[in-house]
Amino acid sequence: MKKNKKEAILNAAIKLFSAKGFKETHMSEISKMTGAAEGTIVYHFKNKENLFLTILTEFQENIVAEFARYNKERKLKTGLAMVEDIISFYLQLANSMEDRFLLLHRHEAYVRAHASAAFRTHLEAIYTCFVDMFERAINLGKKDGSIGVVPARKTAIIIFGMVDAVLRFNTYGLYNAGTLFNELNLASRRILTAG
Amino acid sequence: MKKNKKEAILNAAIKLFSAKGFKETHMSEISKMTGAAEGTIVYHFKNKENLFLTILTEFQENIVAEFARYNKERKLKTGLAMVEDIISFYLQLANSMEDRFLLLHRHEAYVRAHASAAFRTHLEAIYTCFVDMFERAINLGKKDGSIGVVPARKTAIIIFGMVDAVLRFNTYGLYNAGTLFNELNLASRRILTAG
DNA sequence: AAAAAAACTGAGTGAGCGCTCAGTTAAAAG
DNA sequence: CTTTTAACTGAGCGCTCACTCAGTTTTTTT
Repeated sequence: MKKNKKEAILNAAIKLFSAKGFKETHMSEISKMTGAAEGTIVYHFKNKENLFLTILTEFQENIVAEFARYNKERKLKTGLAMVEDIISFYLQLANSMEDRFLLLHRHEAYVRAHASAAFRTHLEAIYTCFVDMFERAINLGKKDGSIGVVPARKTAIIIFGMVDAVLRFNTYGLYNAGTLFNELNLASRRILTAG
Repeated sequence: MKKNKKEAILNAAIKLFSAKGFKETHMSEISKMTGAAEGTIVYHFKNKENLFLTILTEFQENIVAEFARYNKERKLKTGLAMVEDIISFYLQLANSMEDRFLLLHRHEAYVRAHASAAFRTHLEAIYTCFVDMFERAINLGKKDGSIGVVPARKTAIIIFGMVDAVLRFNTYGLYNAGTLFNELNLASRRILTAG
């Protein structure tokens, strides 16, 4: 039994990077947490930067997979009902992948994105994925009459931002997301049905 | 002419911390940027951590002052008009204090807040300040009839989150805030007037 | 003008950290 | 069983970086 340290290193790194950030997470900590030697980390991932990129890549793939799975399963009546369902889906996803969403909310990832095209691509793919979901639901709702006259893309961005903001308040410990869930749905319904 | 390096150090540190983050900003950079020796930085601020805290303290005071100034000047007709005006005010403030808002959007500040009570107090004060503004306007609107039946505090948080999200998209280079300004106003109006 | 206080300097220090590398151990192939 | 390949190890190297400190320069006080 000497293999499989690679997986353990990845899991530990996700936890540490999301909790403490890139610079503040040290190879020695990942080593201590997994029982793998520092040399082993380098052996598998070449260097720290590449380890971080590997995690982001994996996260993006996970998100896209979850997104595809969701689209297959759920078939709701109205576009408006879909929007509300996507909000629940997003909050549940954030709950089940808590540390990765923490990573997503870390500003430093975006600073890195400015330097590295690979980072930028992954981050954009993740956000686009969610905004697309909302946009599609809004367009459907406009057809079936459950949603009024709104610019689909822009409204999708607004609603996604609103939901994501509540999530961030929650992770920052400023406001509790649970108590805002109803207001979130109410607000999106009003944005979509007025006019 | 040998004094006044303290102010220069503060200004440079704000720029660097907000652009690159705490760990990634080095004393040597602040030194090079200001022409002050590294020893001078330590002389004035004791250490790097304390320099960061000083900046956050000053930012909080600025925000509270701006808030007070705004409340004195503006006297609008309806609560609903006030909410829209506060959105503009917030976006303008973020524009004129760009680097400090960047700092506010940095996750690491919240990580630090978990360890240090001083950090936490400042961050909460800043957010509370904005949410309070919205809440007050909503309560006024409910009285004058321009705003419908909504829970004031929770709706204030939702709207503030929505506006802040657009701002963050903008600083991350994901979406342009300017093109979303109209949708932001439209969305808030709908949230507040339906029902 | 002298003395005291405050502001400032920068070479030096020591701790920390990412990564190397020569070597060991385990698994797979022949 | 032997050889080859892959996984793993950890002492050590080189470098970075926050902070020190003994001394200098400027400002303020008397």
